[in-house]
Amino acid sequence: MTKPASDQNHTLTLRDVSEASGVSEMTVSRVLRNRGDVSAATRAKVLEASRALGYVPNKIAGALASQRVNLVGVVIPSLSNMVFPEVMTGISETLEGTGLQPVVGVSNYLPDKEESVIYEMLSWRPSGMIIAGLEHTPAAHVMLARAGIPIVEIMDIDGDPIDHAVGISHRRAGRQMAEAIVAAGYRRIAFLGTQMPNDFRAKKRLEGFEETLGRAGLTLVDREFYSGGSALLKGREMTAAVLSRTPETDFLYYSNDMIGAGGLLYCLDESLDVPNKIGLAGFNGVELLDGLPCKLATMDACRLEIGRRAAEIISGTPVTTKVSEFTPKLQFGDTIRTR
Amino acid sequence: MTKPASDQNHTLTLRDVSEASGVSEMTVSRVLRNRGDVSAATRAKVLEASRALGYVPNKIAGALASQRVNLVGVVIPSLSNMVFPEVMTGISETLEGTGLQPVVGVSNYLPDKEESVIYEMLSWRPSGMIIAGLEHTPAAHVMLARAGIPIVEIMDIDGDPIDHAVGISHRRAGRQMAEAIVAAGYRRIAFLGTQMPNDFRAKKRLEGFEETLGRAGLTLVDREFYSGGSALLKGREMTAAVLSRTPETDFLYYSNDMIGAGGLLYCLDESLDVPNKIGLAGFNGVELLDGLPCKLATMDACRLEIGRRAAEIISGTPVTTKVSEFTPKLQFGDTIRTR
DNA sequence: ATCTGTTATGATAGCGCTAACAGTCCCAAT
DNA sequence: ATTGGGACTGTTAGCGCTATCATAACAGAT
Repeated sequence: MTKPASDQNHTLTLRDVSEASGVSEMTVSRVLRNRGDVSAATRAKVLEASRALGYVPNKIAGALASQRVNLVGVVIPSLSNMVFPEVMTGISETLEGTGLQPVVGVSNYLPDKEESVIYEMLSWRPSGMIIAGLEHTPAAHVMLARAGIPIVEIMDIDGDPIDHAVGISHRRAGRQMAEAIVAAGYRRIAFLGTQMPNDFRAKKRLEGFEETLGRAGLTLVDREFYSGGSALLKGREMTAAVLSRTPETDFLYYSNDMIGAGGLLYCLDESLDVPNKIGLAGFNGVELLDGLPCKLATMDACRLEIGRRAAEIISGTPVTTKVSEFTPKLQFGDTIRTR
Repeated sequence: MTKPASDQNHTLTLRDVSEASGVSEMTVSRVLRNRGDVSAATRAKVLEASRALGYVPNKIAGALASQRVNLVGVVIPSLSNMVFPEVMTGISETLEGTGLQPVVGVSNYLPDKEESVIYEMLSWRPSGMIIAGLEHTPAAHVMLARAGIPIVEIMDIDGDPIDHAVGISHRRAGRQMAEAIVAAGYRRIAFLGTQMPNDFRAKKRLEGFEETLGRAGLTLVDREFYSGGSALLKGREMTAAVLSRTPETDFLYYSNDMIGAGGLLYCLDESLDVPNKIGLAGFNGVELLDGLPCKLATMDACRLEIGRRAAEIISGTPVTTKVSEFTPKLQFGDTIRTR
């Protein structure tokens, strides 16, 4: 009723196109994939028929027959902070033109969820997998190791990669930030971060941070965690909490830029003397925040580069080392005093 | 000769599990899918063998045989603004437990890219498609209409849906905001937005906005567009530009909250009298910004609800109408004067 | 005229799974 | 004893493609 004569409501197959154009299915297949020799006349005939019918090839059948799937699984913990979209941009950018297509799965920082996402993805037999982090359930680890495809674990390099790792050393990043803070003369340092037992990278940064503090004979004077809600707002609240509980604090180290920005706005509202009486630093280098009245000290996590490199490895660029380390740059901004 | 007992590097199939557990492939398949009657003893045997081998089913073959694919294609223009991740959250949330799995594709606001993403997705024969917007290339339109699966176009309802539409009326949203602004007594209104010829929703909002202005005998006193870069920063710059070019401006209407927030920060820096001498409004209701010193007037785009409803439709919740409209709530915040 | 070699097309046999049906076994009900 | 039916397991035949080999047609080289 909706459609004119020729089309049944059945979904089209190669056979339909082959009948419509008077050649074998094989030839149609060759035309549509641009593979093998087909005369110009035949090619034109087939393309026209295919277009006229509105044929969409069935990749499921194609993949099964050819044992080739042009998909790359990408497993990340979240889409709602600013960091992973940028990694995705790097991946997409690089995959563009290789014929490979990224497919995103989100684990919400839950190892079991990650395992099931990985399982689900592997069951589609992708050509490669890109996964955030080096920590996975044992089952996930085994599946990945057995999959027989390139695996790239991204963001972090502090640990043993299954196949390849591309990222930065978060422990080192934490140490480096601590060194800068201590060198700037701050002594009563507090940490404010997410309450996420499974954010291993934030944890490693804090470890590195405390390690360096320890070597300088310092310990954190306070710490505060949150979960959920608007990061900017939480940053304000946490900062208020820390400063009222531990008024002598002279530096606030945040586990990410969003809460750091919230804290910064709070400090400015309260007319605190930033960065002289109190300093702040975050992590990530989110460009998003560039318009703030005052620039938060942070460390770039090399997200774009990580995405690019991971995609390169998946798409077959030869690599000599299992681990590709990027070096985050510390940006002092306006919230660490320089003396 | 070909394979010793267990470990070649070949990828496992049902046959391997079937041999390892001494039952037919069919029985293994039944166990792994939890379908049909299998004795507890057999089930245990099979599960153990499967686990021991590290078997991951091949969904490609499964899908081809069963003509069922548990995938839902989701096509959105971008991941890097705050709006689509929230829609995704609504979708994932609702799909959870239905056995359906979202697969995301990004079109970058490019119609041709959108078409190719749609084509790519349809070739995997998903159970449904969710697509942002009502505007597509003719080819994409035909493919979707022919696909024989539920199609839900989201975000916008000002137009003709292929199958279902779930969203808000952006034209109406624009009108409503204009009414509020005019009612508050602002008269010299400027628009600041993205330079995106293909952001049809932003365009519709502006149309509705100008329409209402027109009815009140007003026209925009200035307009400014941008593309790329940090939205917050751009908001500042554009606002500075407008206010220096058209100093009599008494209201700034932004096409999104991020640039609006940038503008707001600029006004506060300049100690302008917000909302009395100058008012501001954005669009989207991004929770992200909750921590700002002053609350920007905005309109919630019902992102979460849209995602949920779209997923419900895909997963088979009966619907009576082709179009599900949500009503965005205008939040006055602190940047529109109430008199 | 015969033998290559090249280009264009078709026929056949699966890829790894599941739908649909066909048993088989066992026990309760006749 | 016979029957019927439920519980369980196996057999067969594809799903819609593509790899591979076979075939056909014909150019030029021998």
